[in-house]
Amino acid sequence: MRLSAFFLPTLKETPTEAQIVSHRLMLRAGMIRQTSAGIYAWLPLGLRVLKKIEQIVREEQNRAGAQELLMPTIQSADLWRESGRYDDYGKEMLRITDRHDREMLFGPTNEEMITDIFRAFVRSYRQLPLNLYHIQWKFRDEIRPRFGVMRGREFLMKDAYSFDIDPAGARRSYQAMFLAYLRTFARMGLKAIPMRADTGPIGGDLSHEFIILAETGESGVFCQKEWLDLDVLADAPDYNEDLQPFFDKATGIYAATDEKHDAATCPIPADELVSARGIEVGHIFYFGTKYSKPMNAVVAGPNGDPVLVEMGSYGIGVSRLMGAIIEASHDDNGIIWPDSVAPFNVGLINLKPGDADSDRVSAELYDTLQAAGVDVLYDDRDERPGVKFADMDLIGVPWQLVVGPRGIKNGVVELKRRATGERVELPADAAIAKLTA
RNA sequence: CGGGGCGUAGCGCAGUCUGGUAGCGCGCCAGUUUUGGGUACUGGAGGCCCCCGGUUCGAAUCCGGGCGCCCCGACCA
Repeated sequence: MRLSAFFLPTLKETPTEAQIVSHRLMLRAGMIRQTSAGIYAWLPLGLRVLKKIEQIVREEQNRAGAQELLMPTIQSADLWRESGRYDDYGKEMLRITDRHDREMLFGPTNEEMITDIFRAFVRSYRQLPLNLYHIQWKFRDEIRPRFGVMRGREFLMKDAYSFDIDPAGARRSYQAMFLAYLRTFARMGLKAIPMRADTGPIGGDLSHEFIILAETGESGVFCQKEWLDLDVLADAPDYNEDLQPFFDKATGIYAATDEKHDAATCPIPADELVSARGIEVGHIFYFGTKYSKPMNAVVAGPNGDPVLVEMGSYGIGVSRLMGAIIEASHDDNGIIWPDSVAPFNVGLINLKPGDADSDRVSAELYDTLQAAGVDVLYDDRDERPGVKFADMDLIGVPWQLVVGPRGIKNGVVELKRRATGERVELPADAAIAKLTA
């Protein structure tokens, strides 16, 4: 992509409404535009990152055996009356009436709808286990939306729903998602700590929140110091192995949100405990027959008798993750994207457009890298070098490749790593080799 | 939902108290200059001063009502 043609409305000044760094940087980097309280339009740069995050989530869900489908954003109130949640959910649910005065709602979650789909088609325990997920926009009419996409009213969520014939199977499904979540967040360069959590309105008896430690986090959390530099995935099992030992080990290291934590009964001595703030990026639940029972989701068991299915649900805040990643990875100059979610792999800076050599070398690098499958943002604008460096730092592209007359004269270009600031001068061929390795 | 605050050019703001030509910085456009970390100069474009009503010769400014947004607290991916 040539920057001269890319819609990238960066801001020099920070809009006053943005209080936390991820919100400020997303606005300044031209990634989002607020359209109402807690509702955002995703501009091209922001959408690129959102898609990258979404794709990692998708790959790890698929790897864990879940299958993607897509349910609508608008649901019928009748389904929610079946589960009893239409009245329970309260004002957070956006209720809508259509032209025939039918009661509809913009879905805040999809347990009812997926259960309805399940019961319509699944008849036998032999079709289980089953895990279905989608990545879809949700709406929760938050009392006070804030922090940009971290607490929006409309947000993109991956929600998965597992169906099993018995509690043992359901626990295995839960453990598979538990592992998938750890893998997912690790791929984004995040350390997410699973913490015992309240089940809230979703209900159930087993639940973990996955929390990124960050000063601006909304949740108070406590965890054993061991978590801080632990690579929990170091000996992670395959999905076809018994997941119980891994699960036991990971959940054996103490971590709890302040709702669950009680200093009086905490088994960990105070000097081994870390008190911190965190951002919740995922939440998983095992809730048994909470929905299958009122909605009569049954299958034939091995002996032919109907059995209520055991269910769990598993959510990842996809749009929130973008804010969380920025909170975890930025500096005074802007965002530092992990390679896995970066909107572009390489920012190519032509220091002197109009200079024949600079234009030629830049164009060659651009074409070669693109042909090798590297996503390049080519800054060919007629701007001062300082503007280009500042913009490229701001939007956080992992590698900057700098081409200018001075370097060309010496047969070199400059390669800069955004994360470390480390710069090396090297021949163009060597730069290409390094970036396509 | 309680408390606080804001709405004036794309962004950041001044002007409102004390009514009288709508301003500043950045950005944008044109030109000149400059060229290795947000350059300088000259010229220019851009405004339902949130909306409706009232007071007044005259309202961004005063009064009434509404809408929107932000911040702080109790709830949530």
